[in-house]
Amino acid sequence: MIEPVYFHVDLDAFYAAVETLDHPEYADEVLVIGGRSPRSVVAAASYKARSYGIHSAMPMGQALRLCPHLLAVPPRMERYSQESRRVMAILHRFSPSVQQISIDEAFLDMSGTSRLFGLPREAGALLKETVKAETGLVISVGIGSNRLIAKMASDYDKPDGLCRVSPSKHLAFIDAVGLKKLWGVGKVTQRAIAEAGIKTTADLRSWDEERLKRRFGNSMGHFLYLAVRGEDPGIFSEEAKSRSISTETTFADDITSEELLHQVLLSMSHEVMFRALDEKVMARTVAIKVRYPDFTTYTVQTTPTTPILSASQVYEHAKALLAQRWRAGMPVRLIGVGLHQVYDGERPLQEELFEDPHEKERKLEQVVLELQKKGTHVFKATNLKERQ
DNA sequence: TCTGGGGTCCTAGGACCC
DNA sequence: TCTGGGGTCCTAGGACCC
Repeated sequence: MIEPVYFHVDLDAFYAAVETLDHPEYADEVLVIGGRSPRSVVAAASYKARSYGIHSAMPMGQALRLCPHLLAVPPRMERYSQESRRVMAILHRFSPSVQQISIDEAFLDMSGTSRLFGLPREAGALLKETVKAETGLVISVGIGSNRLIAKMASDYDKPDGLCRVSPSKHLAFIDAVGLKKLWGVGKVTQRAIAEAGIKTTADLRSWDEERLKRRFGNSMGHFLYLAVRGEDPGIFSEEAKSRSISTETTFADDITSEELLHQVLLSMSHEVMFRALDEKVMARTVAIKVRYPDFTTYTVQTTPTTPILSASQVYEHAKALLAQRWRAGMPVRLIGVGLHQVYDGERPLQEELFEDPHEKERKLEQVVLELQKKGTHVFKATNLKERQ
């Protein structure tokens, strides 16, 4: 029987690394990726920035207080995707089974590859060298007999890490990682665990599964039971399911005008619908998100009986949903539009008896999309992001 | 410290059906 | 008429991750 071997590959400070690749002069700067507006946050922090205590998701204002001379560069997602694809292509040369889980992370099933690449640790070193030589980017590699261990191993030794955890060391490794850094256990669960009198991973392990389920719920209880034993609860192994496509914007200044809100919804409806067309998928549910200045946030959704075929249809639903949660004069901090229950295919699940008028719009939008892809200038719904 | 944007998964209640 | 149980779908909110 072949022993299972998984790699988790993580690009170190990825956005910052790509920016430094393109701008070598940034190497000496305290570089963060993110906007400079008072409401923006750090999307990614270089290691130099991290030494000041700056981390991603931190408000930019706070980051600037920690390091007044930091360099904030707006993100260029297109560029990062490009580099990401190059790295992923390299990973595919090392394993027939590559599972990309974000722009800068992937799992490789390396089981039974020792004749090609050597022992896991040697293969990991070779992979690191190859990526570095061909792209200039540095990766951390975690190696384990399941995805959970591999994932936590790459995090354990970072940056430029190479960490293998052998099956006999699972428990010791989990104990070394500790409760605070257990994957899938965030602030809220952290607190709940502390309130249960559990202080260490060893404490947690002393609870049987039933007790964990009663205390933390079925799903979380099951998760904790396996994770603390170094067993993979299976959260990384699912294949594509029902998906969603969404976009949202926090305004630099709160918006009160209905006309402006509608224009933004229109623009966003086009954006999500075009992404759906581009990916050749369709959605059954339209949702909007509204956040008020006090940060209270509402989501409203609708699943119409007729299929959602065009951006103008998304917009009509979005407008109606907004009316459920917004009254004239209320200032809005953030607004968003999402498509949910997304499924593959370019035609509705049930064929309509008669041609849907929206079918025509959809075809028109498809043509517009093609033109845009070719770089032709066409009308695009007003983009009001960050502006009033 | 006044808190982005894009996702996935889980929970809980209600509607509706058998 | 004071009342079961299971299954599925929808909605809203929230935890968590990068």
